[in-house]
Amino acid sequence: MAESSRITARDGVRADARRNRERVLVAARAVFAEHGIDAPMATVARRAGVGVATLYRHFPTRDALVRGAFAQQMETCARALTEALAAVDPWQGFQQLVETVCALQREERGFPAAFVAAFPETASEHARSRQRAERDFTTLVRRAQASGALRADFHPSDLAVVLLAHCGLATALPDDGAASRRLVAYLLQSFRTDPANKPLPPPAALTLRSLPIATASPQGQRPSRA
Amino acid sequence: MAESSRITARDGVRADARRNRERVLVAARAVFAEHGIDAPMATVARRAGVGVATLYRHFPTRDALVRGAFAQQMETCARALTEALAAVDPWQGFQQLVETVCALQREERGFPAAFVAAFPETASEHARSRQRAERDFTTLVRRAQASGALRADFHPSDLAVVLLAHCGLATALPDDGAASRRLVAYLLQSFRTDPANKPLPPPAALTLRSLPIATASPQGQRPSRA
DNA sequence: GTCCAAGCGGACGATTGCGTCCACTTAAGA
DNA sequence: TCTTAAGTGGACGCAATCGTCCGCTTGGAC
Repeated sequence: MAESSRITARDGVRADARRNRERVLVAARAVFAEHGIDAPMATVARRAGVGVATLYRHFPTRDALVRGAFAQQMETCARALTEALAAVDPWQGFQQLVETVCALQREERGFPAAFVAAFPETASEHARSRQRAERDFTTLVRRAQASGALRADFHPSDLAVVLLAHCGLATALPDDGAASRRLVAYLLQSFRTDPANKPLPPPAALTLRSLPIATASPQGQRPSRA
Repeated sequence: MAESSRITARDGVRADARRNRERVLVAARAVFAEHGIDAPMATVARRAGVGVATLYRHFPTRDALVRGAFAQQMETCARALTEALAAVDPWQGFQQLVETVCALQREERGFPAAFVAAFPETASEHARSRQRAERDFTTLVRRAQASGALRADFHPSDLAVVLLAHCGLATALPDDGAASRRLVAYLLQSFRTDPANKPLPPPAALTLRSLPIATASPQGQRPSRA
């Protein structure tokens, strides 16, 4: 299977192409942070110092670009989940997880929207990793409940509720993060077991997998078009 | 000061104009609900069965239209606050208020965005009513805290946190409202006084007045433009 | 050094939304 | 009925963004 002769360098990609790809990603993060993930593609290209065509060659759709730009953050999320599962105290793990993801959402502007708008369900690779994430999270929840720290009526879908709500907040208020921290603290507090807790309304009938996909328009999260 | 002779009917507005205005408002609510408050003006006009010019005459800017479309909901919010202040049990009032506003946000799609994007600070009339709302709410909070039901470290600005977060959720998930109810229940729970409560991070340094305005772009809530 | 496919950039046509202008219609007072 | 200003509708000019096409440039194998 060795690469046939004449063709290119190391990984079969020309050096300048690889360089440009990286430049585009950096620019995309910056621009998305500044103007939201709906910012014109041309702006990203200009910022990266490349032509539009180059941008489109590397990332044929806005979605691909968004995904590429925030792949690292996504991985951090995945890692946080793994670590949470590995934590000795499952409640600690749970808390860590929520805080980490929310911190990411608040630090990397544009990421919240990207996170929610996320991947079309067709992207099988991502669908798979999402499924796994969901399963892992459910495990974490069950353990934390077994330990007595997480309220028994917490439902895994509540994570989606938290993330969407926090995303809305972070998007609306790209400030120093005080509001975000405040919200997270309130929520974590109400997730703890407490004899005084009154029963909750029924959980939302959604899986982590189902919602961002179905809801979000292909690019960005706001519906439009007549 | 009687209206001078020849001119028009009752309130100085021709009957057909008044009729059209109403039709536009109805259409706007429908379209905004369906496509978000960024929906093309022309779509609203078509839905209302009027020409664009007519729409623009009645509502020169998209903002004016949004404001007009949701004026009723805004008033309901204001009334809820008044009622909350009048309630015997201030905690009950507080709870009612949060639940009413959130219910509005979830029922009238498009309203959350309108609520947050709200008015440019120049609209003095609205600025004034907003100021009053803020003052009243602060009073309510103080009373509820004095009664011992609302945690002492609840800060009036936390209302903004709640509303923005809930707005994000409601916008992302225009479903049956299960998620919304769930979020509200969690939050209200964590607002109650509880000896086990751990200290919160400091409140966000924002007033009810400052945030939606400063943050929101003139139309819609998402920044853009390069 | 030579060669050429991979890579590049920008011009371009298409599409969509905005807001105005202007000629036609109509409500309603006399 | 007649008059006229208020009201109306849609065509139009303008601007922004999209994504493609095509001729030029260049990395890197030989």
